[in-house]
Amino acid sequence: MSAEKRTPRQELAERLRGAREYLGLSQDEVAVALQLSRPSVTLMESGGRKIEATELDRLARLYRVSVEYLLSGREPEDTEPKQFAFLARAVKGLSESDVQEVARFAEFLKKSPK
Amino acid sequence: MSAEKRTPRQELAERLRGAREYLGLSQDEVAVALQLSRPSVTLMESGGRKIEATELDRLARLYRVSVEYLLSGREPEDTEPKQFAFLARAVKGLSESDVQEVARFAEFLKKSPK
DNA sequence: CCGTCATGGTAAGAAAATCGTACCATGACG
DNA sequence: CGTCATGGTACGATTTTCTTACCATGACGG
Repeated sequence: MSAEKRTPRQELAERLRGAREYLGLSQDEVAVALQLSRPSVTLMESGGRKIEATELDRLARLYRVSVEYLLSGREPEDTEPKQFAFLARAVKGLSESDVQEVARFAEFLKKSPK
Repeated sequence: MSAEKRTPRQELAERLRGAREYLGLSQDEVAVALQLSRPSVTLMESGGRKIEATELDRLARLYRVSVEYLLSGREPEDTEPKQFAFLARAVKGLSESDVQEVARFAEFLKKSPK
């Protein structure tokens, strides 16, 4: 069957390559942006070279993805509802019971006919 | 004045030390957990050694913080209040205007006397 | 005070990883 | 075909990390 067990480093490498190709960047452009040699970028995307924490951070910014995504493959549930950030600010500082009340209000809206 | 300009690596190192000490773990325990030598942990927490991406991931799990926090010092607005996940589910599927209404309701609660 | 243990800092040679500079393969395009 | 862009790879030089020590400090009990 399929399902080779790739190491975390290999999975990270694949996501790095995918993110770069999605943006249409060349390995050379990434190398210049991060001040690396191009072969280093090649190796990063094939799992043949370690990736330092600060490099990972800069790559995530360059590719406009989260570090969490590059490491785990999952976005941290943040990009989906964009306006949710606004709601998060709105409930910031509220007590736990108040947040629950806000949630109940949301449920109420969901159940009520439009 | 104060405000020494620390490098990103140094800031990461300080947060790693802080997170470990907050949990009351010894450098040796961390070294065993990540299968590293103890001097390596010492160097990681003093900025004297690079930290690989996968190591950063494992450290974040061990310390129960997000990778984003270790890198930037800020939580990605997601892990902080745990009940946000519940609120996110509650507003999922609501129309944009309804989410705004929920947010206004939250603001109302914030402004109203307890 | 003394001994001991836990913890963390550091040094030096050995080992490993990365870098720089090549050279090569492929594909698009004229 | 010639050329250009892109990406893969090899290998010696360089840099970094690891291993194994040894040392300093502080807590604690005798």
